Amino acid sequence: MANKKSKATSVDIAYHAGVSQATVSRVLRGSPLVNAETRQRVLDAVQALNYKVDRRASSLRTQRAGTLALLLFEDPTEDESHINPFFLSMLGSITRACARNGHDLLVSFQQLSDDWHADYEDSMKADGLILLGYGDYVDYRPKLEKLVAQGTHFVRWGAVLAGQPGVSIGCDNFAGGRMVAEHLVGRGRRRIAFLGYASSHYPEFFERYRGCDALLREAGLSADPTLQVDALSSEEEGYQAAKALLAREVAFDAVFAASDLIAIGAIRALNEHGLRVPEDIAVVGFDDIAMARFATPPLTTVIQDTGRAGELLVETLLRLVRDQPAESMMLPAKLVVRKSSGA
Amino acid sequence: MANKKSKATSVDIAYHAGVSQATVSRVLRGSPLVNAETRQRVLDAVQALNYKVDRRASSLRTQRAGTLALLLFEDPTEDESHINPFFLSMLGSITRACARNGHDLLVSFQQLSDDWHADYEDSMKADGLILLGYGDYVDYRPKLEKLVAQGTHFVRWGAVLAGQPGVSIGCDNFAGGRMVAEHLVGRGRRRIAFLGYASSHYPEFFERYRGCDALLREAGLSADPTLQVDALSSEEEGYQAAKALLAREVAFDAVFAASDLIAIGAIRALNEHGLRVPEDIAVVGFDDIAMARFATPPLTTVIQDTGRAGELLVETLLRLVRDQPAESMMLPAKLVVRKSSGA
DNA sequence: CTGAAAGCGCTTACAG
DNA sequence: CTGAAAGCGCTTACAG
Repeated sequence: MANKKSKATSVDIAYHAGVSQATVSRVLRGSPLVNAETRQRVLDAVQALNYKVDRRASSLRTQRAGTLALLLFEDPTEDESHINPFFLSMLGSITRACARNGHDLLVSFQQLSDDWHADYEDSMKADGLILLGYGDYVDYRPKLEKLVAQGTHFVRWGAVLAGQPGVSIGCDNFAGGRMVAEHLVGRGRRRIAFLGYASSHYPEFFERYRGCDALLREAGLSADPTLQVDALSSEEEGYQAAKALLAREVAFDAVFAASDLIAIGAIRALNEHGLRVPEDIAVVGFDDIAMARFATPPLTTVIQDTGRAGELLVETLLRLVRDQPAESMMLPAKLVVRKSSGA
Repeated sequence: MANKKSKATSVDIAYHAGVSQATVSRVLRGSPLVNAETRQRVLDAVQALNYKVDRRASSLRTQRAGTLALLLFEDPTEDESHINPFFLSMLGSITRACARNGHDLLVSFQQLSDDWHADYEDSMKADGLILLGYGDYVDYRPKLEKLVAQGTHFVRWGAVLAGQPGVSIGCDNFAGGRMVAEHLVGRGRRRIAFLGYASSHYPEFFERYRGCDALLREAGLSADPTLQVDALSSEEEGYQAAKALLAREVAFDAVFAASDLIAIGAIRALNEHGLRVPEDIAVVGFDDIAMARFATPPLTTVIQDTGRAGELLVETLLRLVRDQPAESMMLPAKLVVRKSSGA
């Protein structure tokens, strides 16, 4: 019985199979330079001794770790204990994509203030980095530039814009925002408030805003700047933003929240204010987190295909690691209509 | 500028600092056998060359990976794309606890049917395993026994019962269930339905059921077996279970759902049936997932302290890895009262 | 306090 | 097709 104290090595297998240790290694790496019969003997021994290749040793030799690292970073201001559910859903799909590609995934939560840029790959624990998180892009960008300068392999999830350092995968936020506005306008809404940051500090939110704005202009409805309130992606900030909006006493008949969490907080504030959703105010979110369909009323929102996103992040990073060409990509956005925007 | 092609090694540092490579290693390991001035010279060189110890090499030498693996396993029957939010919250706290203890975390999602028992530690990628997941314990138990037989270091999150293989950390499910019943009885409810498996196949749910049952007996209210309906932890199963309960046409004035997800599904079924929560039926869940407070009405539930749980899982596993004594532990449960159980 | 040397378990030219 | 040998980058007795 295999036991911690006596783990089998390739030498044990070699002895057992009556071949050299080098041959064992060849078999296990799938080298074609091995006679079929010899191969079988080795494989039998591997079976019998429940042998597994020591990944540290092989990685030390090949200089390839077979491991990717996922850095989930959070704004230090946010509540430590609550991770954005959208990212957790991405985490699931990234993990699966790694497994499918025969790689392991190291996970780490980082504060945006940490020196995360220079750790995992430098200590040879990972071949490349996947960066996931909202945060102030203006603060964040120099770190990306440092990664590029260091030659670190990485992909990030986020807005896909011209002139960004490195390779990015993201949702078509502009199209998503546009769809939301189109939907609301189609339902007769005319004064659409936007809850979420709308500046280059938060490019994903900004693109959603710009998409919405573009459609409103096309429809001849000028966007009113008093209808935009800053908010990060949390229920609490959504609640506060909606309160702030109500305090301005400007008329509006719809809310486009930059994320589902913001939308859920906004609905709470609206209800407290005696406004009904969707009768008085239509509300639309973004992300389609698990909670969205269980909100009251169920939330109309924009789906970001996290399954495909995880796959694309992993595959793109692996191309980078292998020095193959890779480029930024945008995934299509898709509107899901639920009650919160219904007439 | 440090560049992928010319990563500094301890030999480079040695040359730079004018010492032997062995001394560099001593400094970096914090050995006391180094002269203060020599140490400083080495540290300066480390700084200058942005050197990081290669974890693979050091791990190969010391036979300690500095890495833990988290295996999140799911019932193959469950929807692949949705991970239980409760586990995601645990994931966050486990990651942080690992970081605090200077370890990395490898994450993997496993189907309960996979041969997960013999992988991570065998290929020396991790020093130990954290097992997280619901699943049929009767199927699951032989795998745990195999892990024990192999001498694998592991801790699992789950029910803490006598005679289990290995070390377990879990919430005091019995006390939690008891609290729920006490709360409901205190609010005048007499016929409490339980939605969730109540058998040794799902020991966590079973303990919750037994705690509830115990209090009902103490209160002189015999538990009615027609008020229990099987369900796994998902919104859909909760919905179906509540429908099945309603179809039985037995009277009940409260629902104790074995998890928040089940509770949320049950509320949907109750509402469809024209029953108001909490006026007609009080509903209580378990877990306090992020969604619970945003449900309509906000859900009374039992908090499991995931922060402390993650810490305890990691610390206990690390004790095991170091061959220090470690034992199973139960975390206290805590009731949070929200509207769903209010009169 | 410091250095020379062995060795962790692999992979892969090199030679046959 | 196979083996002997070097070497990946560390850590740690051993000797001084």
